[in-house]
Amino acid sequence: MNAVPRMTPDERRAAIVDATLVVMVRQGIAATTARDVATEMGTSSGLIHHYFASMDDLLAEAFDRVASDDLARTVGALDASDDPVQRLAIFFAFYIRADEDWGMQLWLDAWAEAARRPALQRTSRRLNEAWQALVVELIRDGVRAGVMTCDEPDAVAWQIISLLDGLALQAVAHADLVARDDANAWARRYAEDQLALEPEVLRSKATNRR
Amino acid sequence: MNAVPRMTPDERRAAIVDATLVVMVRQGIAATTARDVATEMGTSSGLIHHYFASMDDLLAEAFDRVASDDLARTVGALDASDDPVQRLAIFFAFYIRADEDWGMQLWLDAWAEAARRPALQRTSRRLNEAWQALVVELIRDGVRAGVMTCDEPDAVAWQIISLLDGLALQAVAHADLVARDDANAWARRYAEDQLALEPEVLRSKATNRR
DNA sequence: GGGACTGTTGGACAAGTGTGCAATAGGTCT
DNA sequence: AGACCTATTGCACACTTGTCCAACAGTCCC
Repeated sequence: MNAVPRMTPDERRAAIVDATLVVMVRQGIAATTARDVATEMGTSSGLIHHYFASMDDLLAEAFDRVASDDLARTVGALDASDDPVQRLAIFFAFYIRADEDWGMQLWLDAWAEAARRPALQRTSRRLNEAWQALVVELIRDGVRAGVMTCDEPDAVAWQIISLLDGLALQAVAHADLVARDDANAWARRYAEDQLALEPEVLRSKATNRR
Repeated sequence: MNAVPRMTPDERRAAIVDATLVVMVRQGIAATTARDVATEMGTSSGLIHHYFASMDDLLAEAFDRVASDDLARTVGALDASDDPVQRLAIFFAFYIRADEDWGMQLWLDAWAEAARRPALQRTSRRLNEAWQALVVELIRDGVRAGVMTCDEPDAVAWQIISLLDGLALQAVAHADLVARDDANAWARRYAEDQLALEPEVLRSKATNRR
């Protein structure tokens, strides 16, 4: 009845994932339904299942997209510098973003849902590993350049990521029980300690533009 | 029809909370329904709402109970020693427990659900604060006794808690992406660093009995 | 004993869920 | 032009959810 634009399969798949993201951010991963996604997109709900075998798959793919984009954006920003220390500073500037509470909330949802949704677990696991691998790489570069000291890049990377996640978690789930600025400062200081950097160098090198 | 034991209101409330915990551990907080709780308890579902105004209240109270018990058990175990350093070691031995994956999974659920369930958010916030306050107290005792050094007990306590949570999160949500033993060792080493303790003292003082 | 209180039942209710499918309509190819 | 493909619709299906409520039954008091 209504004139609804017909899309190519690729476009439609992307449109569905886009709409799913909007709903996921608004209602949370667990409360995202096929009908909500269809309404958001302005189409019928049957269309969703024409492209995705199950809700699990759709949710995993949508989360994959948003988290992968985040990672890619961070990696892209790192290109702005060749100095290993500054690159690490850029990483910190991108990890906890005050304007992206919903990003951390999605991660909370994903971690909790992982136990019950296999597809989502694989995705969040893979992306967490990728973030940690990125930090490992940053550390190795610094060590190779002689501006950082670290015997166990792998372990230290997990500690940096986990400290950031643990602190951000309190800021998001409990509405600033921990202040975002404190969380950032503490995590940076921890990295400076562990990598034998000068105090505050990660703060001063953060350009913090956006 | 069946002979179902009639309980006093207090007993019944406790029985409902007990059954809710069993279901919550098995299915997750978000997927816990009134009917499941009733079936678990062997009664009708109407009974649940005779005692709890809403599912939100019930879930919050059940989570409150399990998390409060955990905290109380840890506080109880701390009584075993007067030595501040050993008391801190006992704290670490109780925080990440290999045999209690479900405990951390409940915390994951709670943090994620907090955004959508006000009662649950209040509870998890209060308990997170209590855990942090416990660590603050342990640090203050150690500083007062002259066996620890710390300028900002409040900040360091949040960092210890968050590092533990962030690492445990990976171990639970992603099936040992981070090994539990590593998580424990790293968090202990971090505390030893921050509090100017001797390396490995927190490990050697952990009696680890149960 | 009889009455009153209330813990408990079992199902009604409307709203919501994921999934599947025949029918329709827009676009492309020959 | 007609034939064909398939993106899209709109709804049916069976099931689950939280909430509510009239009726039933165990227990205690008078």
